This record gives sequence, C-alpha cells and structure tokens, in this order.
Amino acid sequence: MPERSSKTKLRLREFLPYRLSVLSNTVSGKIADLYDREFGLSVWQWRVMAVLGENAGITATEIGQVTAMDKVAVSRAVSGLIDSGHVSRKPSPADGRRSILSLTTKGKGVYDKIVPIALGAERDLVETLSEPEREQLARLMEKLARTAEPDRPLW
Amino acid sequence: MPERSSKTKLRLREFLPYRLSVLSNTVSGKIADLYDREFGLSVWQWRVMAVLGENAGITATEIGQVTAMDKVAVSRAVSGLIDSGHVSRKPSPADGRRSILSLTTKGKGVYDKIVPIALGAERDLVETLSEPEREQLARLMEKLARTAEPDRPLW
DNA sequence: CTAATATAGTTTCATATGTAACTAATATAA
DNA sequence: TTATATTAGTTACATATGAAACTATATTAG
Repeated sequence: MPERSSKTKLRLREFLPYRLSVLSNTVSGKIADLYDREFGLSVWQWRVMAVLGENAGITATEIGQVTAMDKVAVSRAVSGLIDSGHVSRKPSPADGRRSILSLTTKGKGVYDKIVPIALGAERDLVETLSEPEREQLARLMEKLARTAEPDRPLW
Repeated sequence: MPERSSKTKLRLREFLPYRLSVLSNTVSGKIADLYDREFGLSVWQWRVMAVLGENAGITATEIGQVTAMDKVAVSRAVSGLIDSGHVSRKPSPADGRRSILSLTTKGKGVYDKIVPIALGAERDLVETLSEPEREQLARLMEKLARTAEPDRPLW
C-alpha cells in the first residue's frame, strides 16, 4: 500500500523548492529582459524605482526593508539610477548618514511607462487563472512566506 | 468606483513576479545553507545529484534538460562533484562526445542522507497547508509554469 | 563633555554566473 | 569518401553578487 503520511522518495520535479526556483527564474527572466531592453534597467533598479514611485522621499535602508534587497544591492542599484538620471539624492536634514531618495522627472516618466507594461506582463501570466484561483494563489504564497520567514514584517 | 477589470497602480508587494522571487529566494536560501553546511554542496550540485539518484547513467545534457540548468552550470557542478568524489564519469561507448554520469558509492551515501533532510525541509515548509491546499498549489504553479514557458517539456 | 557603540551607506575583494568562443566528436550531404 | 553542419561539453572573459572591511555620522554610557 502507498505511504500516505510521509514521502520517502524525492522526485525533483515535484520538490517544491525546486519548482519555485524554476518558476521564479522563468518569470523573472522574461520580465528582466523587458526592463532591460526597453529602459536599460536591471531588476534591482526597477525594484528601487517601483518603491520610490509608491513612496517618495525614503532612504536606502527603507528601500532595502521593503524590497527584500540587502544594503549593498540597494546601494549599487541607486548609484546606477543616479548615474542614469532616474533618481535624485539629497542629504537628510535630520541625519547626516542618510539620504533622501526620489524619482527625478525623468524617473517619473519612465516609471509611468513601465507600470502598465509590468502590469500587462503580470496579467499575461495569470490570465489562465480564474479570479478565485488568483486569490487562492496569493493566500497560499503568503502562508508559505510566513512559514519560511516567520519574523518577516507583515507590511 | 473601483476598477474591477484592470489594475492601474502597481504595488510591489502584490506584484506576482516580485513575490515569487522573494519567496523562492527565501526558501532556496535556507535549503542552500543546509546542503552547504552539512555536505559542502551547492544547490546546483545537489540538483545534479538528485537527478542522478533518480536516473543513473545519464549524460550532462540530459541533466540540463531535467533540471532547467544550462550546460555551463551542469558542467561546473559535475566537475565539482567529480573532484569531491560524489560522481563518476565514463565515456559513452556509443558517442565519444558524451559522458555517462553516475553517483559513486560515496555519492549514493550522501544522497541517501540528504533525501530525508530535503523532504523534511519541504514538509516543514508546507506543514501549514492542508492536503487539498498543497494539491491546489501544485496545480496553480503548473499552470503558471505552462503560461510562462509554453514549450516547456511536459516531463 | 568624552569614550564606546551603533547605524547608514560605500567600497573592496573573492566568488558565482552567463555569454560567447572553443575543442572534439558525430551526423549530413554531395 | 570529403566537405559542411551539428552536437556535447569545456574554457575564457566579462559582469554580477555577497561578505566583510571601511567611512562618516549619530547615539549611548559614564
């Protein structure tokens, strides 16, 4: 009789960490191509811009908290975005170690162009799912995220 | 009234490619630590071993197809595994370009030790999900994978 | 106040990774 | 055959990434 309560054989194709990784890489790869081809942005740069588009005037550390990027990755993404004129930096009057980051006019323009493209790509991806399925997916991923990272901020 | 048919604002936290990436990185990161700490294996090396544990005597190209790794990554993982004595290579009698790869006795021993650890980690991850939820998750991920990569082999 | 500690952000260094070039063997076409 | 094109796998190079060291500022303890 088959084991019902615990698997003893490992099939890579059915192994959740593996499947998550492959799926995520496939999806991210496609989207990364898009950002890069159209706007010359890396995924990390786009994440930073996405956060700045939602919350103007935050600091690099805050960006790291929101995007799950480490501070080195944020620093590099920001410095690239400043070089390309998408982001501006001014010192925090309250704390000389911090910088206040914002999208420049150019950055806002790009942001406004990318948002519909990104949402369109997401729509293409989930178009085969019904609305209840999408909600279920979000719910299940949220559960997994909490289990994997119990002390994650609740947003 | 709220837009029901199409989102126009992007919230990173709810953006599926982003959520997938963060979740996958969290999960992979934990598992990678495990493999590395206990056995000195990278995730890619472990993937190669997992495939060889299921199918003995296949070639590097076949490993690449099964694991969604590119041939350079397979080559590097295999050469590391040969150095560490987990995998053996012999030339294919039918085709001089190919090598037949297998786990060594040492490799089989490690495989047998890792499998229950990996399955345990997976179990820890999905333990908050009910059995129907797990099936649903697998189904939804499968749908997304097909949409993202329509010509993916069906396994 | 001064000394010790902590924090924000950058730079450095070693390693990982992807792309393209390459080698060796096989398959195809004439 | 012999020339050409494919395929399996490796190597080389350029870039990306993460960990740790570092700089500058701010905070805490005495």
